[in-house]
Amino acid sequence: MTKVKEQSTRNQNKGISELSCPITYVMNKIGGNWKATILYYLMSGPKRYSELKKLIPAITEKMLAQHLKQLKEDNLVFKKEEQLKPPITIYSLTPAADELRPILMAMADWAIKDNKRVQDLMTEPIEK
Amino acid sequence: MTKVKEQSTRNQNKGISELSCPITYVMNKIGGNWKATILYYLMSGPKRYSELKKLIPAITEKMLAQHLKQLKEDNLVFKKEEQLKPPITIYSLTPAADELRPILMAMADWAIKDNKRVQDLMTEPIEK
DNA sequence: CAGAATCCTATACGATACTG
DNA sequence: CAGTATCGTATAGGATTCTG
Repeated sequence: MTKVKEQSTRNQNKGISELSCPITYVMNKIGGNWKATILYYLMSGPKRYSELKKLIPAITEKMLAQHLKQLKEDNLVFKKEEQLKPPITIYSLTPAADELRPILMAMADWAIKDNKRVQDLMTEPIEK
Repeated sequence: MTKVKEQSTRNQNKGISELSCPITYVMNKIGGNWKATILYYLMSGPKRYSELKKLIPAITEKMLAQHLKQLKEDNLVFKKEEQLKPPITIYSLTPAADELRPILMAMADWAIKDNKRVQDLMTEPIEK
């Protein structure tokens, strides 16, 4: 659960840019390799920890737990725990995250389109 | 201009997720602290290298140059060089990046809204 | 099941100096 | 002006083990 040196130049820059640039603000919240992905999968409905793990096989336990915690702190996911044996934990989107829904959808659409565009470029006939 | 070890688990995971998850695909293209920001500033029109540097004071030369290069390789920016003394370089958005415009705008809007929401939470009266 | 703790590596990023 | 090169540090992320 690595700690962060708040005084590092890197973090200072993050802070400064976040104040002056809304895009940076968003990136600080859903950037990284996993946070947006987690939210994306939660968009189809609340999920258990283990379900998320199954949906995103490439993620490690550490990253999943860590990012879920951060998303919770940023008011983007709710966490509901049933203290059973074995325990059950359900994660779901907050209203704030729900407003990201059209954005993430649009990003997904763009990805499909862009990927097709790249494929087309790569399979272009060599000869004129 | 640090090289990347293509075989690292981290990179493998990036690749795997990119294939199965459109969001990861987008994040690999505009993620990180600076790429989306650069695109955002280019949305208001073509800019010179030095103009971008001025618009994003917190970015270092290295990051700006490096990310511009990657954005170019990803077909998100055009680079037009005038071989003068001193040289002039103009960066502008490609059609692919232009399709990201509504998405980045929506992200910016969300940022403003979310930031306000967070501020409100923090200034909530302590007493019931 | 849902995670926390520990340890480790790769990479992202910053600072600075240099160049056509 | 528009970069590149080199070096150093901090963080992101992975592997593994442990626990209520």
